[in-house]
Amino acid sequence: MTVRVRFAPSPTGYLHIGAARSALFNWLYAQKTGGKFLLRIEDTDLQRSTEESTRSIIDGLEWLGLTYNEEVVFQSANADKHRAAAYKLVDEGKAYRDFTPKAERDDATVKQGIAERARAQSAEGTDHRSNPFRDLSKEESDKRAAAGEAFAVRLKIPRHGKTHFADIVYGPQEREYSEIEDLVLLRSDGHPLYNLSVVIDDIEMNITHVIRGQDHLTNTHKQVLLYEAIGAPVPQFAHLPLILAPNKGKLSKRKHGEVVSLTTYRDRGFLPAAFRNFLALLGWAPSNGKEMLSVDELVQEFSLEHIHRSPAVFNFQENDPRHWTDEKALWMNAEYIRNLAVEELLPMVKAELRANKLWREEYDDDEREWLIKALELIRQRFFTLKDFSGQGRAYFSDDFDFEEAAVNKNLRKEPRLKELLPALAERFEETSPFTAETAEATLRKFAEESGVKAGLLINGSRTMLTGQAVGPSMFEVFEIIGQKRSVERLRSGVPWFDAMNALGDV
RNA sequence: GGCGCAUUGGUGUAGUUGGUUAACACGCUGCCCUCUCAAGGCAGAGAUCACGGGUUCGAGUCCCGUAUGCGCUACCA
Repeated sequence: MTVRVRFAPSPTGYLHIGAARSALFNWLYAQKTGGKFLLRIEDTDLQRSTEESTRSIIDGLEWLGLTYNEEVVFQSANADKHRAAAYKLVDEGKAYRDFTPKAERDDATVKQGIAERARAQSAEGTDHRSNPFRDLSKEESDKRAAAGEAFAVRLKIPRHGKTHFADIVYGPQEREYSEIEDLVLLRSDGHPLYNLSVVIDDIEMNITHVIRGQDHLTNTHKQVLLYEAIGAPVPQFAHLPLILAPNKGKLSKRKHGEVVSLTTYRDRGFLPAAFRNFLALLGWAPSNGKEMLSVDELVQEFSLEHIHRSPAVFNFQENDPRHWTDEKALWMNAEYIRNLAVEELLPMVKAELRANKLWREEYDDDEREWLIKALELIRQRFFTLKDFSGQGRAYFSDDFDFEEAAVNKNLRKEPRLKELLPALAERFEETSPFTAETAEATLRKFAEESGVKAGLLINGSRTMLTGQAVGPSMFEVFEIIGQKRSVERLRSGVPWFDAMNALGDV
């Protein structure tokens, strides 16, 4: 039997990185086993589901390269089937109509309400399955329904016994029936509820393996009971450890903001391959211990058995722009930027430069060779794609900013540079050919003649040419920026004025 | 409240049948390289394997208990 897995998010917000990890694991398993990976949007909660959210999920999967093999299934479209299944269970006596009027619940205090109700019940010694309508005769039930009385449909959980299933990750699981309430399948307004919908859809889609977050582990027993009531084969389950915030609490949008959204990583310059690699290592590790893994290696090494059970902490520091997300994720992205074949990096850099109006059509033909050399040079110390348009701006445009600290450190500290650098420009103008080697020779000779250290001119030049205090080997930079632009920038007075003004020192 | 799951350095993980000084990666510190910053190389700090019992010649690995965290317990998903 071929493996069929699904990713089934509810479109009630952007794509959460925990959900993205679930999608990844499902996808990896499908690739590994030669099975199918399907996408089902669980939009039964019409109040909270949005089209924008569905868009974000689809975009996110596409960005990560997790292509699904069949048409997207929208759960809301199957509501009739869900209802039919519930009514069938009523007919068969496996479910019953509950005519108890619906109790209004306040979303904000449900958890508390649940605990209170449980406490009260245990104090009174009442079984939470003691529903007065559970054993209503069929005739009576039919009569009241026919009379138009509203009812919810609940699954009848047997009085004695327990459910079992073997979770691939968490091992054998069992739960006493007495721990499970007769769950509502259909609301009194006829709206099918989560547990019913998932099971019916999974049956319909012939899902063989349900791979999802650990938060569903306990509820799985209810679903197993439903499969059994319906008489459908129970799929295999593999629950994934949760991803927690640094304080070991739940990772949520409300508390942690955009750091938990997958699209944030796309928008802040992550390479899909890097983020995918990082995500794969949350709750799973290949047996050989290797961490930098291509998609092919990921697929080859992946196994549900190696997923572990303890939750993973996603480490980031709020309010610290330098550590806005997990440092290892950042490091991994830098590794990819450094080591990817330039041809693969190029399209992503192109998009980034384009978005910042730094792209020139010549980069696609005449200047392609130059561009590749420039990228090779600057990518060595970049962390995200954003750096190509940020720190790297001076390589692509004459309109770049000077960092005040750099100007202070490399220019302003030594007033003679104001004359020395334009003089160096004179020498560069006469240097032919103009390469890293000849630029170095020229600069060193000039330094000697002027009686200053080469480092002074080098660092000064770096700031004049790039606006920064740090960067690649300066002679390489001269060659990449080119003779004409190097000379112009060395002669420019812009940074001097800016720094003076900024310091109020005029 | 009940039930369930988890617990190896700051973080991610290895340690799958109990057996030398608990391994790797990120991060951190120092040194080398050097025109700066990275990268790279070298060295180093950091874990009495949550705690307490037990089984055993021997336990991170098995058993029991405790604590903590998380999840579920809804006519939410």
